Parts: sequence; C-alpha cells; structure tokens
Amino acid sequence: MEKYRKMWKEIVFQALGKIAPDTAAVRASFTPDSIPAETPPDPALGDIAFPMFPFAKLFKAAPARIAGLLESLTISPTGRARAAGPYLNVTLDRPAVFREVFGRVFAEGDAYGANGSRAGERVMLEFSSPNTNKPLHLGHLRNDALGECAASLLKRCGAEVLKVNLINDRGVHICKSMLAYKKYGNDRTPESEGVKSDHFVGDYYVKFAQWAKDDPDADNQARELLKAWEAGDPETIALWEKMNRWAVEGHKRTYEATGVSFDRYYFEHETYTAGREVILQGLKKGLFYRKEDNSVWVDLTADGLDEKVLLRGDGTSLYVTQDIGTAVVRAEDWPFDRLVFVTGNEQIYHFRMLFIVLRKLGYPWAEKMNHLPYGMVNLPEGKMKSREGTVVDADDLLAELTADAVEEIRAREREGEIEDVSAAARKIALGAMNYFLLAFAPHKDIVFDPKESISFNGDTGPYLQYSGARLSSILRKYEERKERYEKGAVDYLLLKESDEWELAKRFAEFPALVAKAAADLDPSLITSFLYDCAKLFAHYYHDHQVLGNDDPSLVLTRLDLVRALREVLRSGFLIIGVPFLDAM
RNA sequence: GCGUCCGUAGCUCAGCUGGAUAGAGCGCCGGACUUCGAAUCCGUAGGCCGCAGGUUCGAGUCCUGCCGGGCGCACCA
Repeated sequence: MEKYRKMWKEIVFQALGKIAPDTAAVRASFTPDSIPAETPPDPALGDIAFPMFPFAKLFKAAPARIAGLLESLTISPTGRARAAGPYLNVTLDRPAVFREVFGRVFAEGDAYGANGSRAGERVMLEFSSPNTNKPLHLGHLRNDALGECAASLLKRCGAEVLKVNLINDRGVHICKSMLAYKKYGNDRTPESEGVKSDHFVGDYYVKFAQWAKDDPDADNQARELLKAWEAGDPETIALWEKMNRWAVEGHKRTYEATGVSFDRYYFEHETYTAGREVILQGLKKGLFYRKEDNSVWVDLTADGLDEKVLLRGDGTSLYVTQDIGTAVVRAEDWPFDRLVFVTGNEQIYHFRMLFIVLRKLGYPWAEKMNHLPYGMVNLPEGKMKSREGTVVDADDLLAELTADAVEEIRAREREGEIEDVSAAARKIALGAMNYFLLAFAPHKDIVFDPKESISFNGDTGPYLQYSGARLSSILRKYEERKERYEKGAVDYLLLKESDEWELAKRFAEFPALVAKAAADLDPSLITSFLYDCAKLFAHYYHDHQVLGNDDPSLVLTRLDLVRALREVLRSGFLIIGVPFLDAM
C-alpha cells in the first residue's frame, strides 16, 4: 500500500505543477514526499485521499476547485482519481493489488510481516528479573509478555536479539525466607510436601512476615544472616544454594508454561559487586565526588535530577552501582547496539539516572540504552498489595483460566472435535492472558479481569483463536470436497465485496505495522490489527459463502482470501504469543 | 513541593506524522441458525474528547495555565 501511496504522491505532485500559476513556487513549497496522503473515512470514497487545503493559498483557488482540476490530470493504470469536495480520492485497481498481496503472504507464510527495518541491529533485552524469594505474580506476566513480544517484533524486523534475565538472588529479602526455613523448615522439601518449589520458598517468606509481626528481632536476624552470607559462611551458602535452586527451578516451570524463554541468565550474586571499580575510575576522572563519610556521589542537577549516591560509605554496592557494572560486563559479553530494560514504571527515574551516568562515563553504547516501562496491573477489586495478600499468583491464574476454558469447551460440547481437551484449554488460557496483557499500550495502567480475558466474545484472545479455527475448518472442508471445484481457476476480478478488499488492504499494511510496533515497542498495535482483521472476516463470512458457491472459480478465489488471512493471523499470533488452534 | 505519565460513551479502551459525520469491546434493549463452526453476526440507545485560553484554513491530536488521578523524587530493589 505504501508503494501505491508513493506512486500517487508523485502523480499528484506532477499534476499540481501543471495547473500552478507559478510552477517554480510549487516546487519550492512542496516535494512529492511532503504532499499529505490520507485514508478516506469511508472506504466507499476510495483508498487514498489527498486533501487540497494546503494548496489553496498558493493556487489562489478553493480546495474543491483544485481537486476538480486535478481529476483529469491524474491518469494512471493503477487506479483513478475522483474529486470529492476539497479532497482528491484515489480508487486503486483491485485485482493487481490482490495478486501482489496474496502472493507475498503465501510466499512468506507465518513469517509474513517480516521486514528489514532493523536489519543487523544487535539488541539485548532484559526482562522478567524476578526475586528468588517467591513465585511469579501477575506483574511478572505482563513483564514477560512484553519482553517476549518485543523480542519477536525486533526479530521480525531483522534485528539480532539476546533475551536476558537477571535473577535477583541476593539481599536481605532472600535471607528472610531462608531464616524462616531454618526456623520452621525441619528439613522439609518441595518434594516431601508436594508443593511447586518456588511456592515452597514463597511460603517461608510469608512465614517470616508473620513471625516478624510479633518479633521485632526478626529483621535484625535477617540482616545478620545477610552478613553471614556475604562473609561466605558455608552453612548459610549451602542453604542459600538449595533454596535458590528451588525458586529458580519453579520459575522456569512457569516460564515453560507461559512460553517464555531466555538466551542467557545473569545472577545478581555474580554481578552485584561489579560497578564499584567503574565508579572509582569515574571518581578519578573527576566525574563524581566523595563526601565526608566516604560515600561517592554524582551531581545530576544539570540534567534535571538530583544529587545521587553511587557507592555507600562502607564501599558496598547499591542498585545503581550494580546496574552500571552489569551494563559494562554485558557490553563486553555480547557487544550490543542497544540494551533495553523492561520494568515497571516505578523505575523510570532510576533508569534515567543510570543512562545519564553511563553517558558521563563515556561509553559509546550509552546513547543506545532504552527503557521500556509499563504501567501497573490492577485487579477489578483494586490494587494488588502484597501486604494484604491480594497479589495474583501467576501459576494460580493460569490454572484458573485453564479450568474456565475446559468448562467452556464442555458447555459447547466440543470435546469430540478436539483431540486433547486439556492441551487446547491451556492454549486458550495462554492466548487469553497474553492477548489481554498486550492489548494496551505498555505505559498504561491496566485492570486485568480474568473473566473478561477468557471470554470468547469481544476483543479477546479466544475470539481471535476461534476466528483462526473457523478458517482452518473451512480449509478442511475444502479438502474433503476438493474435486467439486476442479474446473475453477483463481480470478481476482471475482473479489468484488468491500470486506474482501478491506482485508487485502490490511494485509498490505501489515509489514509496515510490524516495523512501527517494533520501533515503538508497542504490541497493542498488533493486537488491534488482528482484532480488526478477525472482525472484518466474521462480518464477511456471515453474509458470504466461501465453499457454497456454484461458480468453482469464485470458491477457489475466495479460498485464497481465507488462506491469506489464516497466514496473517498465524504470523500475528506468533508475535503476541497467542497459540493458533486448528480446532477448539 | 518538584519530576513524569494519564484524563475520550455507564465500564474498559482505539483514534497513525493536526484534516471529511469521534470509533471498538463489555454491559443494556431488540433481532438473525433446514446452509461452510451462533464460542458468531446485525441493529437501537449512549459523547460540551477533564476545564479555560492560544497556534492554524482546520485541534481529541500541537502550546500554555488550571482541575483530578497513577507513579517516582532512599547510602531499598
């Protein structure tokens, strides 16, 4: 579609030159590229719209008059232009576009939409980054969905992506669950209790909180344990290793269930001291300064921030210290053009500071640091608060959605059509969840309503999956009675319905849309595109038969539309992590 | 207080670089299955686009101020 837009801008530009009182003035004020081209509000008006307002002054004529004059001067085999008030609307020659678009979709299959907009770019993407003292919750699920989706978007655009996860496996909060286990654990294990291992660890974190409520000494003991850990006390290290393994293994099972994966894991216990040297070097260069208590600071008031501490007086690291260190380590590990962090928006300030400090330190890659912050995930009942126990556990949520899907399949009596009901239900649950989590611009706070997400009606993942299953069903039916249509031949002149044309135009826009979604790191562009396509087809399908036509050529031609849409959906589903089902 | 993001239909959200009557979904009400999957589709109702100025031929979109809300402004992560 972009191709035709460009072509027609040139045609309009040339025509304007012909009717201009002063051709040179036109060339001075406009270029073919700068001529605004839009999409008419009503498809019946045409496919490309050129508003004439900008030319009124220069031409000393009303926009409508200019549009009228251009009508006869813009002749092209690719379509025809018509004046409509102050607009010049172009209606494209459809068969040529159908042929071109479908041809490209069939050639690329479920990779359709791939484009070279970020070819060769090496992007490291950090996301998830959980603590090892409790299981994953709904907030992580949004983080993971965004991270995975950003990765596939960038890959579709030709970038090389390395997905990394920084495990927060040290600190006083980790010691709290360890301490509770020492106190109440009695050598129980996830196996002995039959509990998923990260939940097992999390239960002790909760136990600690309960204990600390009554015993003011609990926090002191936790700090003591952290000291022992930092001193390398063998017994403490052994316990830490054991519980950490439980936590991480549990998290990995959740990642598997949700289709999340990483190319590399970083562990905070390995990196938390990194950065200290870097800060000290910066201090030598005079970028930072020391206060009386020996702590190291940076003055960011010129950048609109405050004075920030980079290193504690006792020489130990802080969050920033560590992030500076890991960035430097990573740039050596895997030299990147860009490093993107996916985190909640409460960390916006932190990353601004981090990026500025790295720039001050003079790293060439510091200019290409990106932060993808996302808004909070709330519940219909309100905010998630760990203190009030209203945090939604990731595994529980997935189980709940899966159970709902099973129930729905049973209610529709679809078990007979589905080979593996529980596998299908899991895919529907995953589709529901990922779609909902990605359907909003990342920076927005969202209200996650499980019931709404799993609904098979409306703007949801399951609705899209259902649309895909229907397409597959049509193709299966076709295979069964193939011989009836043998005498037909594909002829795009037969696609006369407006829905058919609208769908083809959508397909044509998809690669550019993928490029934009990747540039903006905004998956919601993809979700709304897919919903729009599915909706259009549902409307079309209701009124028009595909297989039930007397003319076999019409059947075969419409089947091309069905196949093309199915590929486009498959491609889009892959990007947003919604499983495609041939039957559900 | 300062910074930042947000404010569009009862609710949840789209509105691309400013452009032709502001769109969906849910919910409400009313319709459509002897025919390819009704987990669907169609229709009705519902909007001083937070408020007030400004820029422009033209503003939901850009600028300023105000009002309301989220999040931040730790030698926590």
